[in-house]
Amino acid sequence: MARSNKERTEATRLALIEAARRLFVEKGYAETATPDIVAEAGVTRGALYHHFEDKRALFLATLEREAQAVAAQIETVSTASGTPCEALLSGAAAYFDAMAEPGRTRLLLLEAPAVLGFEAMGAIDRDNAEGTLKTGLSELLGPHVGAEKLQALTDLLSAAFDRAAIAIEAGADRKAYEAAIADLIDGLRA
Amino acid sequence: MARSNKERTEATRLALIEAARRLFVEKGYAETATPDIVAEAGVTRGALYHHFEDKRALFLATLEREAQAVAAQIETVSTASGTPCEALLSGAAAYFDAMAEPGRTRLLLLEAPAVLGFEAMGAIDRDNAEGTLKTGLSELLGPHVGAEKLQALTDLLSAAFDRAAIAIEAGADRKAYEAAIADLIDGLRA
DNA sequence: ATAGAAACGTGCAGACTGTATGTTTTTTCA
DNA sequence: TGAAAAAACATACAGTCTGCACGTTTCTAT
Repeated sequence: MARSNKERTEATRLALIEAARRLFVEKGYAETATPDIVAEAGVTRGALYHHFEDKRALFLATLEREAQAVAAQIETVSTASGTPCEALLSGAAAYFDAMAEPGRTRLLLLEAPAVLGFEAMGAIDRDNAEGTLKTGLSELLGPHVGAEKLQALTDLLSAAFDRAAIAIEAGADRKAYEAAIADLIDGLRA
Repeated sequence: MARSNKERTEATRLALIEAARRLFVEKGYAETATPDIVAEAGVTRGALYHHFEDKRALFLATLEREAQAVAAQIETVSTASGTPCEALLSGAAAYFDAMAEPGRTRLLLLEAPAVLGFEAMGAIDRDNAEGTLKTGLSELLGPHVGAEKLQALTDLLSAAFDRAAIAIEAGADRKAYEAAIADLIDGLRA
């Protein structure tokens, strides 16, 4: 059928990543075996180990794809208008919308830290949502907050967002968690 | 040497749990093999699988031990005097002290969620620190907050505590994170 | 058209998990 | 006290997985 090498590579990598995502979401990273992944993707283990250094590298690729999807989904809604407080709350809502995609909390918040470690997760956070959260907080707090405290508050609020996404995924009332987030943010603007 | 069965069991279980803790902290759950654990403990795999159903059960036992140690260490300092705000802050400080024990953040906050899942972690949290945090928050906020919002705020602050412990472990300035926590809590008492 | 590179396939070595089965030590009870 | 039963522990094995080495096919460049 004469596909170019670039097309072949792209198709194979995509099939592997999508198959891996399904299985990682369903069974977790540790319980997912590479024979299962390649069967689901319709390729062989040889192809997997040609395109990825090891199973962890395939997981990292699926994670990056997932994180990019979250960032893209958030940016489409992020008009960032209104008061700093409103901007932060609408950003939180956009984050919860994005994290409602099935499997996302498990991949990004449960499996990824254990597989990739704290540092790699911190790097992923910094590349994605943490920047906008930090600037939003900076506008809320004004210019007279130290960089160190701003970083700490950003980190803590980011953790709160993540935990809220987990709770919502687990069936908790989203409104209650959004209200709690609102209370936290509102309290900071003193 | 004539040890009773109870003594034998206790000694073997303890040796396994302590050896497992060392290796889980050093290499993580997935990268730690049962042959390594039993070698470190000075027993055989037969003993391990006699006392624990599988590797996961051994990890769960080490986790419970670790969580109990944290709870015990916190309770020794928890005089819980002063204003609700002060009580919460001293509780946070006690938590950070307890989490300063080497390996604790990795075991409780990195490995455990992936190995045991969100539900099991929520149960462990509820059995340990979440109760005192919830009552402390309840006193801070007064009696006219709904149970659902109180639960959400507790959950979010608990996540913030955890993230702060991780940041401190990674080398961040503890004072900055304690100040950020103080800001969050202080903002809630409006 | 052909050489070389890239993509892909197959088989293998080493390691690990969990279990089944055997052995030793302790406990029970007659 | 002396077996019998139970508990603790040891060993051997089957099944599976990972990563790599080495083939084979497909594409690319000249």
